[in-house]
Amino acid sequence: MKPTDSELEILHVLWANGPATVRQVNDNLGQFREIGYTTTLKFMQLMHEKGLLTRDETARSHTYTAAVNQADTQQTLLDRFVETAFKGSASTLVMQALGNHKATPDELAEIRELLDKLTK
Amino acid sequence: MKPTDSELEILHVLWANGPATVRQVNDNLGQFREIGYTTTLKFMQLMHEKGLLTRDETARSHTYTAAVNQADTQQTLLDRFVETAFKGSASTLVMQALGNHKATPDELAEIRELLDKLTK
DNA sequence: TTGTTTTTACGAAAAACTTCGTAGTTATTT
DNA sequence: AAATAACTACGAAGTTTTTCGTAAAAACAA
Repeated sequence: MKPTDSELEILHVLWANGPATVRQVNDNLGQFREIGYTTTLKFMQLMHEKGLLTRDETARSHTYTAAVNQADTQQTLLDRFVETAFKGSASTLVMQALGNHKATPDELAEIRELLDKLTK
Repeated sequence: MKPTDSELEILHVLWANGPATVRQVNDNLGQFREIGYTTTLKFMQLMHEKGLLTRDETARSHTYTAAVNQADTQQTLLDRFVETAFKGSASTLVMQALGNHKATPDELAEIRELLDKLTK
């Protein structure tokens, strides 16, 4: 279960908005970048074959649903990324992420809370 | 400046050990996985062309050096990754990373320190 | 009912990435 | 000196990922 970048784009749309047709997903993606309808269609068909999406074919325009959980998927990707980009050092990654991506005070507080839990 | 996974493998060797020949890098990689000498050679030649590595050709066996900084490169990769996998939410990534990759108490303390600095 | 739009399925080209074989050259060993 | 080993350069094949065009079927509009 290692979705490619394009597959992730689509998963994000479905995770955020729930089940959708190819048309809906394509319209959504189209807001951010140039992408042909059949390109989106093909991706979603492939993702269906791979088991990344399920689909309801009762209507002529099929409705697709994410078949993989967002948190789990992100965790898998993160594991791989920590390995390839940070040689397994998660704490280095965390510090880089904290250092250069501004988080809101709320988020920082939440992270601190988690940190407390881990430390105790 | 977007090294591929294979290129990253090589950069990690050079970052960790300093300048090296193809033979040295290949021996290093060979410890972890099956990889032909000319495969490593080709990668390093391509990376040289791309400007990822510099090389000293005075000796017959060329010595290659990483031409890109480790922290900068990781930051770039991280930015891209936060975008594609976490839709820009660095704090979600940080929490997932903290949650599932055990960090040592020392590392957690270091992270807390950084957090303090960011919060003040 | 005839033409237009919408949608799926299929195939395949294009691009990016990985991997290695071969040829030629230079060094080393016997 | 001849054989062997080490290296570079080059080309190309194999994979994976991205992107569409076209055809056929179904729905809709005139």
